Amino acid sequence: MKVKTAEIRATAAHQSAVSPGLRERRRLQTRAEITDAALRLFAEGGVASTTVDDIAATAGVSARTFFRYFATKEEAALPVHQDFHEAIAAGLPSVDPQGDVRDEVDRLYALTILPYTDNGSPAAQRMLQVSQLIRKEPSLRSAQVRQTVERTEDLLAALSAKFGPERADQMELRLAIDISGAVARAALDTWVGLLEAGKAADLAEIYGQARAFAR
Amino acid sequence: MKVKTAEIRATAAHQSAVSPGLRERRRLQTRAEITDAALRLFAEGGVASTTVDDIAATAGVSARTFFRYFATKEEAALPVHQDFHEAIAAGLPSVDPQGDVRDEVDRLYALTILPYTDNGSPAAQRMLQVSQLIRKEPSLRSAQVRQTVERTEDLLAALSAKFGPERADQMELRLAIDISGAVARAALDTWVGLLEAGKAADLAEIYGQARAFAR
DNA sequence: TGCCATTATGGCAGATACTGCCACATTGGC
DNA sequence: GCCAATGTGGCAGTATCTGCCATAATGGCA
Repeated sequence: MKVKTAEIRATAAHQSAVSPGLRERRRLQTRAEITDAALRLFAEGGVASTTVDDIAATAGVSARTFFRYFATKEEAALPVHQDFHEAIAAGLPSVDPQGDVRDEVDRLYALTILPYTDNGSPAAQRMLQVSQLIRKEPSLRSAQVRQTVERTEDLLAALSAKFGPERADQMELRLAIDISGAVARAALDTWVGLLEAGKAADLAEIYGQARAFAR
Repeated sequence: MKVKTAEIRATAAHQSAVSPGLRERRRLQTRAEITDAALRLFAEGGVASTTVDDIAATAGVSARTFFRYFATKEEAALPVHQDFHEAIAAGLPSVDPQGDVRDEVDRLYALTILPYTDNGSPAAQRMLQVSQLIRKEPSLRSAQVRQTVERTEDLLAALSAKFGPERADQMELRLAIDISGAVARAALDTWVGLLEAGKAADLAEIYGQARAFAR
């Protein structure tokens, strides 16, 4: 079994450009409430001993509804990373089809990370909170990587189309994506580690170091 | 829940250097039979519609016994990759603590891949078979990456100790490991893709290209 | 304003995944 | 040939995840 994603995507796709609408807004709110509940419970008692029923009850919905929003309990904690991947997709038009594959992918990721480098912003705060959890919970790290793997396929297809059939060496493209992803993850992880140790840490600077090292 | 690995590792650890012994041999054989069954059933009907009960029955063991060998049904198909990680660990002594971090990790992986570059060898055959499955089955790809993530922690610790506290920049070490892993995966994937398309393909050459690109 | 198609939710049944515990059999050293 | 260690099966129980149906809320349209 485990078809999952099919059921989930189906809903929010239609009226994206249109005004949010009450329904969509409530949906987003419910989703956010589930995530809040999941993050809180995970932080309190750990992922393993938190059940989907717990999360659903805390968020005020049924377990059945929970699974209409997230395929697994781990995913419920990771919408920030999902947002990140969506931001990457949104940045696709800025990719130069004539440019160097590796450079363009690298630039795409660097641009997308920008909003998270402002330590005070809500996005950065959320990312920090989730990344802290991920550091302590191997199951969350796995879930995050799993999500990344799935999104990579889409991104690969999109970029492949963008660069055109003859320029699109599948291996190089996949490698460029994987490396940029690894760089982002390593920088994030290091950033969180330093902050947890009470040291000052600038994500932009750390990310720059990671990028340089991967060259 | 999901402690898993604890129960599994516990057994085979003791008399590793000693003569195999009947028990150990039978254990390995049972393990191999489960893997054979899993690979066959996955290839025939896909991962999703194959249950653990199916695999266990085909292998001639109970479901309870299956879980004493593998934590999930996906893992049952991936012992080749587990072997690969063990080979990496076995190659650790050849790492030069004075050398460049990135170069040493790169060399370690390159050395470990060597046995798989002989298209005719059993190891290469097995790797090919499994990699074909992984290409078609996202769940297996996820499981493989998940395995990699878990092993990365051990490898990181070992290499960190090797290079010493002051030279061991955690971020650079993690990045070097992730990149080498990504290179290996991309090369393998490309290799299988070419072979499936009926074209001749030399893993050693492809791997060389991937390594060069990642530089 | 009121009607209706769409959509969100809950509940329930059921399949599957996974673990703890106990009983039994086999092995291999002494 | 005895005994401790080890491997296996079965069973109960919990947790995950999906399909299906009933019901309620929404929002466009007459």
